[in-house]
Formats: sequence, C-alpha cells, structure tokens
Amino acid sequence: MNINDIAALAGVSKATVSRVLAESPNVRDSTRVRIQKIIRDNNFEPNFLARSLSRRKTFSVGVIVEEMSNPFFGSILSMIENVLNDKHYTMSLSSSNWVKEKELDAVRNMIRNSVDGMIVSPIALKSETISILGKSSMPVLLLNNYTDNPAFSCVTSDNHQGGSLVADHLLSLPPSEREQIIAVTGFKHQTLDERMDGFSHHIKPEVYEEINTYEDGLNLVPTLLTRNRINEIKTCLFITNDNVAMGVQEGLLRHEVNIPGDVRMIGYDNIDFSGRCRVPLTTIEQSPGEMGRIAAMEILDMIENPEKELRKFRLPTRLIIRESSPAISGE
Amino acid sequence: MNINDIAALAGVSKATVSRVLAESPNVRDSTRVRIQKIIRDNNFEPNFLARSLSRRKTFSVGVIVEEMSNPFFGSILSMIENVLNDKHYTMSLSSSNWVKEKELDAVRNMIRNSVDGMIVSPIALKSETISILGKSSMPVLLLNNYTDNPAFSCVTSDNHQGGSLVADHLLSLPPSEREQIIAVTGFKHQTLDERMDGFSHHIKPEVYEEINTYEDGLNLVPTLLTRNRINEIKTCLFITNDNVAMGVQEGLLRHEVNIPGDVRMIGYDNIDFSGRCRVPLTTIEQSPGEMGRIAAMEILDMIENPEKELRKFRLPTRLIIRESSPAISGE
DNA sequence: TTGAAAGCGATACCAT
DNA sequence: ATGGTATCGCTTTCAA
Repeated sequence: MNINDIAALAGVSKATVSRVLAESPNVRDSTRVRIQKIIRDNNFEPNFLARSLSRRKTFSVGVIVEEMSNPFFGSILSMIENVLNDKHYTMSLSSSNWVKEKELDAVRNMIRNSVDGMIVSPIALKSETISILGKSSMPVLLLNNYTDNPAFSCVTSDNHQGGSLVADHLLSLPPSEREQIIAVTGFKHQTLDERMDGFSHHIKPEVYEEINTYEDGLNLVPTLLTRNRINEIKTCLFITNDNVAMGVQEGLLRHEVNIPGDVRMIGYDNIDFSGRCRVPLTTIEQSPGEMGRIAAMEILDMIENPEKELRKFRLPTRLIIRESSPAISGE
Repeated sequence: MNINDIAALAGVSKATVSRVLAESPNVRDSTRVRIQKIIRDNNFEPNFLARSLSRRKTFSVGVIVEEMSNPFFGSILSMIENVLNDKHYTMSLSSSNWVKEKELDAVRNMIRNSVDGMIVSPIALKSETISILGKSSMPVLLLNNYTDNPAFSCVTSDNHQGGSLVADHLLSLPPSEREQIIAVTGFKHQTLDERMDGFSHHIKPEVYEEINTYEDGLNLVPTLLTRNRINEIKTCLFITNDNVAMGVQEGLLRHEVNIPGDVRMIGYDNIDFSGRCRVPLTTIEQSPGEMGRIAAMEILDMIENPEKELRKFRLPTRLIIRESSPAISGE
C-alpha cells in the first residue's frame, strides 16, 4: 500500500494525496476528507524513507554514548529521547563501549543513514571520530566534553567547579580533620581530568589512577590501609565517581574503618544510591536530565537554524553534604 | 557526492560502482581497486535511505521499552544494541514512559520508518499497540510479556517461577520465622501478576498494591507498623521490586526494626545495589543481559528467516540468599 | 565484465 | 484546486 494506491482509490493524482499528507491548505475540503478516510480505512502509513530521500531530511538525530547501561547516561538518554519525540524527531542510538573503532563505525553509520544531526559523547577529543565530525557539515553537539573547536556545540557539566567544591569543603575543615588527603580517579578522560584539576588547585593530594569499577574500589582498600595507613592518619578520600566510592566504602567497612571518624569520603555524581548506602555519601551532584534536555534542544535548534552560532554550555554542580563527610565550621 | 559522481570520476556507470559497494564478484579486479580508491579519496559514504528504499530493507530494528533510565532496561538495551551492531543492524529506540498513546505513536513511527523488525516491551497485552502489531506483517518480538498469540515471539523472565522460589524459601523456614506474610507489589502488569501468582500458590499473603517507587516503599512503613504490627509479629515481607524494597528497608531501619530479626525481606530483580545496601537483600535474580541477547538474536533470525516458526522463551530465575532473609533448615 | 534503464515511494515544481 | 513529471540516490534486471 503506497501513495499511488491511495491516489487510485480516491480517483486523484498522487500529488494531491501528498498534499493531504503534508496538510497543505491547497486541497478542497471535500477531497481532503475523502482521501483522509481512505488513508485511515487502509491503515496507510507513508514511507518515510522515500519522504526523507526526497525532502533531504530524516527527522532523526543520532546519539552516541560510551555506555548505555550506566544510569548517568540512562538519565541523559531518557531526556534526550523525550525532547526529540516531542518535536517529532526520532533517536538513533549507538554506544561505543569505550572502543574507538566502534565509535567511528557508529558515526559513519549515522552519516550513511542521513541523520539530521548528532549528539556524541566522545571517548576522546583527539581522534578520527572528532576529525571526521569536524569536517562534516552536519550539526554536531559534543556531550560531556568541552572543546574550543568552533565546529561543535558542547554541553558539559562544570567538572572543574565540581572538583573545587570538594576542595573548598575539605579546606573548610579544621586541619586535624585532614591530616592526609588522597584522590582516587579513573582512566584518562576529560571529565575526570577536570575534576582532578579543580580539586588540586589548592590541594596536592596523593593520587591513585585507573580505579574504574566498584570492584577496583573494593580492591584498593588494602593498599590504602598498608601503604597510606589510613586507619592511623586522619584521611580524606576524594573519589571521582560514586560507584567506585561505593566499592571503597564497602572495603573500608569490612576492615572496620570508621566513616567519617577515621576516614572521610567524598564521591562524585550523586547517583541514586549514594544517598542510600550504609554511610550516605557526600558527593557532587550533576544534572544529567538537564544535560540531556539542553543537548536535545540545542541540536534541534542547530538543525533548524543552520546559520546560528554554536554555543557551549557548562552546567553548574552542587555539593551534597551527607554523613560520609559532614561539615564542620573550621574554627 | 553520490554514486553518480563516483561513477563519473571513475569513467564507469553507476551500476558498476553499485557492484563495488555491494562487494559483488562480477567486477574486474583492476576496476574494483580503482573505484575503491576514488571512494576512499572522496570520503564517499553511500546513502542508506536510497539503498533501503531500493532494497526494501533498512537493517534497522525498532526497540520500544517502558522506560530507559531504569537499569533493568539499561542492561537489556545495551545487550540488544551490541548484538544488533555486530550483525550490522542499527537500533532505533523509543520509550513509552508508560503512556499508551506514546507507545502507539512509537510503533507507528517505526512502521513508517520501515524498520525490519521490532522488539517491544508493551505496557499491556490488550491494547491497540498489540492489535496493530499483530496485524502487521513485520516480525515482532515481545519483551517481558508472554502471550499465546502466534503472531509474536516472546522473551520473558519466568516470573511465575521467581515468585514460587520466594514462596519455597519462606516455606522452608520454621513457622516461628513466618508468623505473618505480607506481599508488596506495584501497579497492574503481567510481570508483577505472575510473580504474585507464583508466590501465592501455597501462601495467602496480605497484599499491598500500587507501591511503585522507593518513596512509596519508604512511606508504606508506618502503615506496616501500625496496621500490621510488624515489630510485634514476626513478619516476612515479599516485595516484588528491589528498588521499592530499598525504600521499605530504609523505612524499617529508621524505625529501628531489626532485619532479619523482626522482619525478613525478600526483593525481586537483584539490581546492583541490592547486594550493597545496609542489609543486603535476599532477592530473585533475573538475567536482563541474557534477555537482551536472546531477544536480539531471535528478532534477527525472524527477519532473516521469515518462514521460521515463532518461539517463546522463558528464562529461569534464581534465588539469591543474603542477610535480609537467611536460610534456616526448617527442622 | 559492463551499461542502460526501470523501479523503490515519496516531494515539489510547473502547468492548467 | 489538481495533475503531470522530474527528482532524490541507489539497486537490479536485462542486454550486449
């Protein structure tokens, strides 16, 4: 069943049916109604491939994230999808799973599928992906990454500020509460670098890197005990990811380290469970939903106003104080 | 830049270029190599809209779930996407957010976009969505819902078995450990009905319904205390959803109810944090990743073998015993 | 091994 | 207000 069949049934040309489909006013009311009835009766749905090919517009937006089972991205994606759907756009979703070849394939695929624009959370900024996207004439918005490159709009959380909020919090404590400061972070990624950067501005912590998962966090604890003697020296732990922080907390509790008595902990992300774990976590809140909303609105704006100048958004973060590191006014 | 341009540059017809694109063997090696070089040099990517229109095949699968920020669906979606990508298919994703009109719109949209098949986790089985899908000739796989309707393949978790595993666990306890049994469940949905069904087969619990969120769980506790006197009568609580169970647990702990001393708790889902909360939760494990994997494999199989008969998968569940309701051999 | 030409299912311009 | 037709970019027969 296609537009020709409908035209034949209605005894008109397919041009007229097309006009009805496009809700053009240039159709006599009586014919419009007649055609609409035939369309409904036959459950006819226009073929968007053909329409897109002809219109050179797909009403679809490609979205690429590093991983989609991560609740942080889940919130972002959910919001992106809602906004796109409201505006009658479709979301085409891929995840790179942190491998650059997959990311590049995903980009190529979206180009081949003629998406109207892309929202990409790139693994890294120096990459073939970014260079291809930069050359393409397609509207591209970078999520979770900031670049000066004028080819891209950006929506990120202000990670630098987040890190410095943590530093401020620690510096507000009496020195006896922070005899030793240790930072735990994951693999090289702009977001984490910025968090560490903001944090290290006034503080020079010892740093553990490449601690990426809950299990990594759990396994780090023996090292912290023997190498850093955290049960003897009053320690503050800044962990740049709540999920990892959960692992560390579990490890500490298993070794009967008192939180926050012996060790203070500050995480990052404010995932649902950071407020619900054994010792609720002081952490930095981001706004994934808001990031998704702005990203989606912005890419649609870029698609519909190609000449508009690109914008860079940096969303503010907020320190959430909980039991794992309560506030103490520092005399 | 399109296939004609490439053809012109290579001094051949577009038919030949098309053959090269399709990796047809019927092209002289020398011309193939020459054309490939030109394609690469010009960063030419074939237009899949045109290809799909001509081939009547999009290599895309539509996926509709109730909500995507839910980690259960996150795991499913992530696996579906991986499998699809491996086979060079694309995932087009929508969420209904539990509203039927959105679900129906999503289905219509996917039909218009000529997806090769659909995986849908429907809000309900009696609905216009299902009736439209049933009539369509497109391969459709129902996720998280079982139906005898031969038009659909199904991939579900064996919720009935899950519920009865919980019942078996409780019945294995000495009667003094279960003076009172209460079930807490959410809104009407096949998965929850089946869990309750399997559970209630040998047990007739008092049931609280429409308890859907963490907060709902938290707020239920006062009622449990006053109405069911759970701090006086040794109570077993079956909560058909771990997230809600977390809320109930938090509420109980705030009221200084001892778990499992005064009240035993059993949840359902085995989400990441059910093993990490204050009193680790005895629960039923599903395999969302496995569900996603099977669903994706099956829909691809259906797409590529349209005549094959449809299958219904019911994945087994497993009882995970943790502190919130430890095992006791019931004398 | 290659090319010419007829689709695929819409849109949109130009007539009438 | 309506119809005829070229067009979007590619695939696929049929001939040569």
